[in-house]
Amino acid sequence: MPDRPRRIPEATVARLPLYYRALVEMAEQRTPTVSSERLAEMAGVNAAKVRKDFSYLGSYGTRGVGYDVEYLLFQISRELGLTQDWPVVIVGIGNLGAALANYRGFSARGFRIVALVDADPAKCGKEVGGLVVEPLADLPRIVAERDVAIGIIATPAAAAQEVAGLLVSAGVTSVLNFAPTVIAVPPGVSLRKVDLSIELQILSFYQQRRDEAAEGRRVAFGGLT
Amino acid sequence: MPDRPRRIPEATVARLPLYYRALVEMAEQRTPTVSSERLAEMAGVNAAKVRKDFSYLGSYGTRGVGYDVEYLLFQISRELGLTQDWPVVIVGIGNLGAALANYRGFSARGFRIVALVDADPAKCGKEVGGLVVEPLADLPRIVAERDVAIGIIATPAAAAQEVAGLLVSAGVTSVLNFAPTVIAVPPGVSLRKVDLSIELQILSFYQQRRDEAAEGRRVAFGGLT
DNA sequence: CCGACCTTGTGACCAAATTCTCAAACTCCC
DNA sequence: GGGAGTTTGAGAATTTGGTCACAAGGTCGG
Repeated sequence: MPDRPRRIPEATVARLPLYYRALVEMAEQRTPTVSSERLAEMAGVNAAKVRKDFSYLGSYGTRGVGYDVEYLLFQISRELGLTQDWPVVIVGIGNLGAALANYRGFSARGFRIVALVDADPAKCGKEVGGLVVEPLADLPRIVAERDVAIGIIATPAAAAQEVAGLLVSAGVTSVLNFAPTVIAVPPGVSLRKVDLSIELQILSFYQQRRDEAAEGRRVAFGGLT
Repeated sequence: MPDRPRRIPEATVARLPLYYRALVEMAEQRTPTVSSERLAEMAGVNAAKVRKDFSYLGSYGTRGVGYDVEYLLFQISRELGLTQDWPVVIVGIGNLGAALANYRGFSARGFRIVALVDADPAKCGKEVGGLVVEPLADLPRIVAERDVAIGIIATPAAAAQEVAGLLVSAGVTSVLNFAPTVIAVPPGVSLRKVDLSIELQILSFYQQRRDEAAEGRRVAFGGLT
């Protein structure tokens, strides 16, 4: 048993998947070793950060050489829990839920979508991405029988909190929320959120700042209107 | 002209959309004022953070009373650039791109999808979410004619960097990348990314930690297998 | 108009994350 | 085997973000 109780900073955890992706690519090209600099470039961060991040996992590199791609890939996979596969349920099969159900990137990383659930009886029974949509009432049974640990919420905002509650009482301990609302989960349950329009709003903020700055310069320098 | 060169921390900018959403909700209920505490609850943060965040924007509250919902909403909208509407182009009309094209949450915040673009000739001419898919070759013209400032990339990873380049040379200065790969844009262009499987991987990390901890306890206490 | 009560705004402190820096440790070539 | 060249690992310094605590400034009832 390795010495587990190392504490890995959240910011580092959030970058591990980037390194993972870069390493998978290197492994596919049969590159035996990689430097922190090269890896940094591929992951879009800087080299010092890469090395510091890896130092939290352990000393897996060799000075003067770099990191062994296969070995590091294994260590990161293990750390991220990607050596096993995780049964996932998606609740809310609208446009977004259906797109997620069809998304190939999940299964590639060991996330296996085992059930699609929707409250709308009209949607139940339909097939989406190779699975039949099941009624919300069956959620507890589905989670228990198929050993689901991760739930994805892709419902409208109004239903999200209720669904989160159902997921948690059914036994799900990790929740990914796509609904544009804040939801609460009890301690001991992980929650992450993805909000599409928030990302656009952040872009809008900086975009507007640039536009204003440009406007300011144009006026200041007395350019033509 | 307000005193603009206030520097607003990135972390604060990322939370403004949360406050915005909460305030819209309060405004709909005709609530005239709101305290930092109430707002904190709705946005899922703590009250001190709310007040500190608002203090970067200016002193818009009244001691002993709280914040005027309408006024604060206006200030935040203005700050986020939501008082104007932003023409958006989506490149890559697969499952995800189509879901985004149909997503109602964008238009509700002033993001108007004005074009859908795909490299696949088979997809061009088809209608998705009320728009006809146009060929990638027309991107420069589309961006110029429709004054597009924001581009969304929803292509496969392999095409993302090339599309980013096309968007930027066409004049787009804000890019939201859904493709599971790192892309580079020149300075002066904003880039944000949403990676669906990365979020799951982060959940997987913590999920696995919990499972291991539970396992450790079970073994340590000599529970039944 | 006064005193009890609320709630903001912010300075001071604390924690987390990032960057800098360089000794240590390795390879490779001669 | 020794010296030049690489590259890691990690302590120190810096920057950024978060929390605390409370004075300042407001309301409101009497």
